[in-house]
Amino acid sequence: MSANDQFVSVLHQWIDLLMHRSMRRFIHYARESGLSLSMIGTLFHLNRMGSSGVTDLGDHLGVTSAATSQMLERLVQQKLIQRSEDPTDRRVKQIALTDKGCQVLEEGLRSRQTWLHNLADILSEKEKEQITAATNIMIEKAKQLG
Amino acid sequence: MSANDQFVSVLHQWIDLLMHRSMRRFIHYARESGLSLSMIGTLFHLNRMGSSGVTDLGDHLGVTSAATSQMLERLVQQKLIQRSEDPTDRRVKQIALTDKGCQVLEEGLRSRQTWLHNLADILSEKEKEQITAATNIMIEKAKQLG
DNA sequence: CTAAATAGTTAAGCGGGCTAAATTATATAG
DNA sequence: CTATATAATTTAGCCCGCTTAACTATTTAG
Repeated sequence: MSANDQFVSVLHQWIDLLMHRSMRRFIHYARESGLSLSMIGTLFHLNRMGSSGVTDLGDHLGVTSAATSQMLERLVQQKLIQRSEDPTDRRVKQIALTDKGCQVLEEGLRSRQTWLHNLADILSEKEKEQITAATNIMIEKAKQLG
Repeated sequence: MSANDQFVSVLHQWIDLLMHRSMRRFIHYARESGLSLSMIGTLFHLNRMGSSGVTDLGDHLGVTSAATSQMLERLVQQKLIQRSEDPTDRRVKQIALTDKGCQVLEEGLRSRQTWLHNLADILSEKEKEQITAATNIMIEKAKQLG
C-alpha cells in the first residue's frame, strides 16, 4: 500500500466515523424541525455565503426559481430567513438568515461540540497538540484545493 | 484559550470544511437519485448494521411502520433493497441491500475518495505521516467514546 | 385451544415540494 | 421609447411521504 493509499484509507475511516455520528442526528433534527433537504441546504448556504438571491439559491439546489420561492416562503413563515429588496437591482430579493435562523444552525452544531469536548477529555496534552497541528495542515491544504 | 478549546476549535473548522464539501454533494446526489431522507437513512443503516426488520428501520428513523413499509416498497421497486421472510419468526421480513444498493452507496463515497487523493497529492510525505498518525489516535479514542 | 400481542401491509386523507406556464415588476439593448 | 430579457411570484397539477385506522398472518400466554 502506497503512502497515499494509506493516508486516504485512514482519513476515510475518520470521515466515516464523523459522518455516521452526524448523519443520524442530522436526519432526526431535520425531521423534528420540519425542515426539508432544500431548506437545510439553503440555511447552510446562507450561513456560509451570506445573503443571496432567489435564483442563486435555486441554482445551488438544482431546482426552479418557482420551487425556491415557495420553499423560501415557508422559511419566512418559520421566521428562519428574511427577504429584502436589493437596492442596486429592485428585481432581486436578498434572502438572509434571521437571528432565529442562525440559532437553529448553531443548535445543530452544539451536540458535535459536546462530542468533541468529550474526545478532548480523553486525550493527553501531547496528543491534542499533535492532532491540532496535523489538522491545521489539512485545513490549510484543503483551502488550496478550493 | 485552553488547550481543550483550541483543540475543539480546530477540529470544528475541519469538520465544517468536510461537511460543507459533503453536504452539497449529498443533497444533489439524493435529488438526482430520487432518494428521500428516509431512504438514505435506511440505506446507510442497512450498510452499517446489516439486514433489519421493518419496525426496527422505522424506529431508527422515527416514523411509523406503515410509513416505513411504503418507503421500503419504493426502494424494492428501485431494486436497491430486497425483502425476505425471517425463518425463525415468519411475521418479520428481513430487509437487506441488493448488489445495486451497495453500488449506489459506494458511488456516493467515490467523489470523496477523489478529493482525498487530490489532498494527498499536495502534501509532503512527512505531512502525510504526521496526519495519518494523528488521525489514527482520534479514531482509536473516538471508538472508546462509543 | 383461545385470547392477546406482535410484524407487516393496505387504504384514505392531508400537506409538502416539485414542475410548467402565466403574471408582475424592473432593467437593459437598440 | 419600445422590445426584450431577467427576477420573482402565483397558480394548477402531480407525486411523495407521513399519519391513522383497518386488516392479515403469525407467535405467545394462559
